[in-house]
Parts: sequence; structure tokens; C-alpha cells
Amino acid sequence: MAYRSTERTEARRAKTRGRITTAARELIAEGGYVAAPVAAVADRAGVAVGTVYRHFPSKSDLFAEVFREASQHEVDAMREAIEGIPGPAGDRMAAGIETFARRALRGRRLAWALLAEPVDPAVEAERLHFRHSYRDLMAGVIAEGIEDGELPTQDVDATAAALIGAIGEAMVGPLSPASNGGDPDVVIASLINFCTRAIGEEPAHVDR
Amino acid sequence: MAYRSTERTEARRAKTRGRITTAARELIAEGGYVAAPVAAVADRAGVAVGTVYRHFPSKSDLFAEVFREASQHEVDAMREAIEGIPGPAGDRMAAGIETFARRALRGRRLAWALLAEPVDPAVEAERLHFRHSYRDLMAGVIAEGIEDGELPTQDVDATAAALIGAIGEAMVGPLSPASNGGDPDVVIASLINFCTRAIGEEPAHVDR
DNA sequence: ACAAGAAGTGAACGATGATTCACTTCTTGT
DNA sequence: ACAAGAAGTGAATCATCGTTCACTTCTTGT
Repeated sequence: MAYRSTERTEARRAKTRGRITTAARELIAEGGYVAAPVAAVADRAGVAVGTVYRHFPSKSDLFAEVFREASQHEVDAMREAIEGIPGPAGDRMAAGIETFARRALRGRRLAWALLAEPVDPAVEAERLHFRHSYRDLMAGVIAEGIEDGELPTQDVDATAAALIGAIGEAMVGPLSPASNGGDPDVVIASLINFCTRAIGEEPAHVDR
Repeated sequence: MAYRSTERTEARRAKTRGRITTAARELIAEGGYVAAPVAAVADRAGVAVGTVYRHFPSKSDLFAEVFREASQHEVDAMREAIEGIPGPAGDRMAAGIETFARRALRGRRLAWALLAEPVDPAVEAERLHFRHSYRDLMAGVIAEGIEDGELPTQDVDATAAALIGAIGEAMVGPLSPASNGGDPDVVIASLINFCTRAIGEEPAHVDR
């Protein structure tokens, strides 16, 4: 037994693995899943196709990991926005949405890939987890608002699911003004007004 | 010139064509776009693969037609629901949503394929048209409501886009209570309450 | 009955893309 | 220096599908 993996080789291995996931994420951010066949990922990472398979059992596993990391980032950002400030539920929801929206608009393609682009089942499972996290964050704020008497009683899960749908469509959907050259600030303000009314509050400012 | 197409042959040709589009629609309704390769469509229609290409220049064209027909049906149904009744904008929007929702719940897979499942660009163009139609129907009702002083001023297009997103997620999305065994009537009632509040009205009844 | 034209057939082709594997190159402990 | 084991390679393989086309079968007018 003349070979023993050491810190040095371990680090090198991790570095290669990281180059592969980074390449995959970049390709997705540029052109979505279709723009990221294994050969292209390997090419961008500067390794051979076979090397990808030394680090991941299949393409699905690779992309599931990429997905998991990227979406965890997004969810964490939203959670911080929501929990970071005190105040009424409506304001905290608005802060969460604003954070989500600004990040999504900065990387529209990646946001679309995470939210909506079709993928294989293994990756889809990650997406489901991701969407659940969003919904639960929203549902939590709304439930508190109801408990405090700030919001009307409502089916919290249904409201939260519909909110996620509305936000997704408004940010990355083809109908969205954001997809058609609208001013991001205006689009976000409209979206927040919509969501504020939807949970049963009066928006602070009215559009237009 | 000894052959002249006649009514009889014309009818036979149309029938075959119809069998092909029907087979395609059924396969989509059962398993989505991925479950409908040309060979499977031909098989279900009881014709050879080559026959499909006698009737449609390409798979894209076939599916574009299937999409167009199916979505036109849906849009017409919603339009009738909205225009069929008099009354305040909020009520008419609710009627439109209810119609949409009941149809979507009856054929969830097809609805998902029409609304969200990724497809080639030619078909995507049909979908865009379809979603635009929905948005415009919604935007029309809301604009009238604003004009009548029934609804607060708001960015009509943004509201309409967000509504479409909310409805889609609530009906066919993985988060939806409707996807998790919820009672359709309850799910629809919650959705309508959400949308009613979102456009700036007080719902008639409160959930739970 | 027959020729012309159309509809129908399905094996073969071509493109794309994931996955494999025999082989080479690098690292490590003796 | 050397053997063992790991990392890396990339051409070849396999699978899936859309599309084509030489051929067969049907329909119609003479």
C-alpha cells in the first residue's frame, strides 16, 4: 500500500471538483441547462469528459449538487432579509421579496433555470425542496401576521404558493414587464404592491 | 391526370390528420411533451412514422398545432366566463379564474404542458401567444374595474402577469395544495380570495 | 383494365449527448 | 528507484429521436 491520500492531493481533488461545479453553474447562468452538456462543462472546467465522471456518478448528480448550492444561497439571502428586520409582517414580506427580486433580475437566466426550466427528475427533486423553502418562509411571515391580527385569516399555504407563483412569473416569466425592458425598480415596486394587497394589507404607495 | 382529390379522399385525409393530432394531445395529457416522441404519436394514431411527415413538415409544426388548438379552447372558455356575466370587475375576474381552475384541475398534466413545460422554440411561441391572451383578458377586466373606480390604480400589466403566475402555481405547480390532494373547491376558493385581494378588493368570504 | 397521382410504410440515416473503459500520468510510502 | 493506487484522458460505445426516401398500396378518371 504505497499510496495514501494526503492533504495536498485532497485539496487538489477538491479544487478540480470545484472547477467542474463552477463551470456547470456558469454555463447554466449563461444559457440554461440546454447549454450545459457534459462535454461543455468539462471543456470549460479544463478537464476531460471522463474526469467529470470521476467526481460525479452521473450528470444528474452533478447538476443536483450545483442546483442545491445555488438555491441554498438564494434561500439564505431571502431568509436573512426577512428575519433581519423587525416590524410588521407586511414589511418583512416586502423585504424578502425585494431581495429575491433584485437577485433574480441580476441573474435572470440562472433564476429561470432554478425556478422553472425543466430538468431531469433528480434535479427536479432539488427544485421542489427549494420552492418549499421559499413557500415556508412566506407562510411563516403570513402566519405571524395573522396571529398578530395584522392580516386577515387565510389559507396560509395556498397564499404562500400563489405568492411564489406570482413572484416567479413577474421576475422570470415571458409576460413580465421585467422581461420586456421595464425599469427594475418600477417592476419590483409593482410586484410588492401586488403581494401586499394579496395578503390583505394596504400598500404604502400606489403605482403610477 | 387521372387522379383528382375528391370529397371522399379529402375526408379520409382529414381523418388521419385528426387521429395524429388527437394522439399527440392524449400523449401530452398523459405524460407531457417528453412522453410524445413522433414514433409514439404515430403508434397511437395507428399510422406509420412516415405518415406523420406526410401531414406535418416537422414535429415542431405538429405540436405547435396541437398547442394552438388546445390553448385556444382554454382561452375561449375563460373569455366566455368573463364576458358572459355582467357585474363588477372583481366578480368577473373570479368567474374567469374559476373556469380556468376547474378545467386545469380536470386535466392537470395537459394544463401543465400548456402553461409551463418546456418545449422547442416553435411551440414556445404558441405558448407565449396563449399566455398573452390570458394576461390580456385579466388586464382588461382590471382596467375596467379601475376606470369604474371599483379598484385602486395599479400597473395593470404587472398585476395581470402576477395573477397568471399565481394561478398557474396554485393549480399545476408542485407547491400547490391542489397537487397534494387538497379539495378542489377549497383550493379554488382560496385562490379566488387571493386574487380578489391582490387586485385590491375585499373577498366576499374569508377562508377557514 | 390501366396509368397517374396521392397516401401510407418503416427500415435506414444522422445528429446529439450521456456514459464507459483501456490507457497514461501523477503521488506517495518504502 | 519502484510498485501501488489514484487521478485524468478522450476515443469509442450506446441510446434516443427526428427525419428521409425508395417502395407499396390505394383511388380516380379514362
